[in-house]
Amino acid sequence: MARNSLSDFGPSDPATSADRFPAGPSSGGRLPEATVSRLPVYLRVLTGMAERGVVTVSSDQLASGAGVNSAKLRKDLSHLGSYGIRGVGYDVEYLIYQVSRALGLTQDWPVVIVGAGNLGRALANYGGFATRGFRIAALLDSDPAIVGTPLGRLAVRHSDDLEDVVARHKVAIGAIATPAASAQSVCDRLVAAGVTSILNFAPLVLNVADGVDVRKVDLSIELQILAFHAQRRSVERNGRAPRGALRTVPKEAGRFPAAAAAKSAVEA
Amino acid sequence: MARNSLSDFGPSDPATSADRFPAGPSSGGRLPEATVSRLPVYLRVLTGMAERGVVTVSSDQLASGAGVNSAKLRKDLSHLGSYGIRGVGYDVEYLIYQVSRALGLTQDWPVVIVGAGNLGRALANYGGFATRGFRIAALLDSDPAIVGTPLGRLAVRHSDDLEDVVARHKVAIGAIATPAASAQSVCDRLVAAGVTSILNFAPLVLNVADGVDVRKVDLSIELQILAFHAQRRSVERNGRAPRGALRTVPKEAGRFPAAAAAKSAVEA
DNA sequence: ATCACTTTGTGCATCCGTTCACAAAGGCGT
DNA sequence: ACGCCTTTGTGAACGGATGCACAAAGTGAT
Ligand SMILES: NC(=O)c1ccc[n+]([C@@H]2O[C@H](COP(=O)([O-])OP(=O)(O)OC[C@H]3O[C@@H](n4cnc5c(N)ncnc54)[C@H](O)[C@@H]3O)[C@@H](O)[C@H]2O)c1
Ligand SMILES: NC(=O)c1ccc[n+]([C@@H]2O[C@H](COP(=O)([O-])OP(=O)(O)OC[C@H]3O[C@@H](n4cnc5c(N)ncnc54)[C@H](O)[C@@H]3O)[C@@H](O)[C@H]2O)c1
Repeated sequence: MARNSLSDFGPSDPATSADRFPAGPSSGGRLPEATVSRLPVYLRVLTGMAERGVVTVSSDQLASGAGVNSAKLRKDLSHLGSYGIRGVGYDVEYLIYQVSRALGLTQDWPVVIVGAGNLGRALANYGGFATRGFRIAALLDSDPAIVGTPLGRLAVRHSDDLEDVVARHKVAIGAIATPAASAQSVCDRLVAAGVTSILNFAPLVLNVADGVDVRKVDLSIELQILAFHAQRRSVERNGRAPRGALRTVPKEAGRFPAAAAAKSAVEA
Repeated sequence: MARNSLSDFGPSDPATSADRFPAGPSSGGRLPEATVSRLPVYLRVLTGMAERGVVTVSSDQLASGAGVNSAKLRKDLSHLGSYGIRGVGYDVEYLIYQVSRALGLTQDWPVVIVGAGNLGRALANYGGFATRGFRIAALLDSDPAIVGTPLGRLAVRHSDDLEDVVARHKVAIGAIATPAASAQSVCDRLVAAGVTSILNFAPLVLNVADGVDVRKVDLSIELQILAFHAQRRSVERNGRAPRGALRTVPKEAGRFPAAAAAKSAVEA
C-alpha cells in the first residue's frame, strides 16, 4: 500500500545538506506534511491581500487571516527559508512567489477528470480550477450518450482515450468522479498510463501501488465527523437529546452471533 | 476563533454515565480526533462487507480494506469498547452498530444547503447523502431566477427562508456552496440561526464564534498538495524537470521593495 | 483436559506537530 | 550613533498519534 492522504514521508535525513549559508531550503529541504497542507491556505490569503494592494504583512495578520496560530505560521514559513524582515513582516508579493515555488505551482499542471456526471461537470465548469495553474486536459466519460457534450471550452471525450490524453498532455494529476463501482478500475488505468497523483471523489478506498499519491474528497465522511461533534456538543449541554428526530436503529442490540451476546452478558 | 477542522476538544469528563447495559465507553469516553476521522472509513468498509454477506471480520482484513495499519485499527476500535472476540475477529453487524452509535448516526441529521449553483445542485442530487441519515431539509439560493427550480423531491427556496428552515427542521448542519464573496455572511446567518456545524465548500477561511465547528472541502487546496508531492517526486527522480510545461512566473525575483532585494543580494 | 493456533487489546518507545517564550535582528526617530 | 520598539526565527517542552511486539483470551481439534 502507498501513501494515502496524510502519512509517512519515507526515510528522513534531518541534517544532510542544511548547512550551506544562504541556500533557501525550499530547494532540497523536506517540508513537514502538516506544513504542506497549510501552505495553500496561506497562499490564498496572501493573494487576496495582494489584490487589495497590501504590500507587507506580519505573521500575526497573516496567521489570523488563515485561522492559525502565529507561531505555527512562522515555523511553517521558516521551513521555506528566511523570507521575513524582523520588525516589519513579510513582503506579500515575494512571499507569494516563494510559497508558490515551494508548492510546485510555477509550472502548469494538466489534470484529467474521469466521470462527467453531476460532479464531474461541476468540476469542469469550476473557474477556481485554472487560477493556480491547473488546466483541465480532458473530461472523460464512458457513457456514449454523454460523450460529445460541450462543456466550457471542452467537449466530453470517451474514456477509451484516457491513455492517449495522459500521454499526449503529460498529465500527472487525475481526478476520479465516477461511481464507486468503476473507481478502482479507472484508478488502475490512470496509474498504468503514468498518472502518479489522484484526487478521488468516489466513496471508496483506492488501492494503489507504492509511489502513487491518493487524496480523497469525501462529503459523507466530512458530514459524519461533523455529526460526531454535533452529537457530543448536545449530549454535553442537554442531558442527552440532540436536535433532529430519532431514527430507527439498524439492529436491536442483544441478539448477535454468540460473542456479542456473550459480551453484553459479561458486561451486565 | 473556534474549532476549525482538526483541533481541540474542550473540557473533558472521562467517566460520566458509562455503566448502563451494553454501554461501552462510546457514551462518555472522548475519542481522539484522529480516530473520529477514521471511523467513517471503517463504517463504509463494514457496510460493504455486510452487503456481501460477511459475518465476521478480523482486524487485519478490515484494516487492509480501510487502508490502515491493523494495530491502529484495533486501537481505534478499542476506544469504543471491547467489541472483538480474540481468536475470531469482530462481528460485522454488531461493529457497524457500535461505530454508528459512536459517531452519532443513530439519529437523523437534517442538513441545509445554501447556494444552488453547479455544486449545490450536484450535492442535492447526490444519493449517497441520505444513506447515512443525512437528510436535506432545504436547498437555498438568493437568485430569484433559480428559486423554485425543482430538484429531486425538493425545490430551491429563497435564502430569506434560512432562519425559518433552520428553526422548523431543527437543522444542526449547514453546507455552504455559495461564491466566496457571500460565504462569510451566509455563515454568520447560519450560526445566528443556531447551526453549530458547517461544511464549507467556498474557497476562503470562515470566521466563526467559539463552539462552532467548521470543516472545509477545498478542491484547489487538495490539488496544490498533490502538485507539491508530484513535483517532489519528479525532482527526485529526474534531475529537475517534471511533467507539464513551464509556466511564466508571477514575478521576477530580484526587484522587491528593499528587504527582498537585500535578501536576494545576500543569496547571490 | 490439554494443546496448538489465531487474534484481540494494550504498554511502550518513538515520532511528529504544536505552542510558548525569548534572543537576535532590523527599522525608525531623535 | 544610539536606544526604543516591533517582529522574526527557533530552542525547548509538551502532548498526541503511530506502530511494534507481546501477553491474555478465545476457538477448535484431539
Ligand atoms: N454529486 C455529489 O455531490 C457527490 C458528492 C460526493 C461524492 N460524490 C461521488 O462522486 C462520484 C460522481 O458523482 P456524480 O453525482 O457525478 O455521479 P453521476 O452518476 O452523475 O456521474 C458518474 C459518471 O461517471 C460515468 N462513468 C461510469 N463509469 C465510468 C468509467 N468506467 N469511466 C468513465 N466514466 C464512467 C458515468 O457515465 C456518469 O456520467 C460518485 O462516486 C459519487 O459517489 C458525488
Ligand atoms: N463547482 C465546483 O466544482 C467547485 C469546486 C470547488 C469549490 N467550489 C466552490 O463552491 C462554491 C459554489 O460553486 P458553484 O460552482 O456551485 O458556483 P455557482 O456560481 O454555480 O453557484 C453559486 C450559487 O450561490 C448563489 N448565491 C450567491 N450568494 C448567495 C447568498 N448570499 N445566499 C444564497 N445563495 C447565494 C448564487 O445565486 C449561485 O446560484 C464556490 O464558492 C466555489 O468556489 C466549487
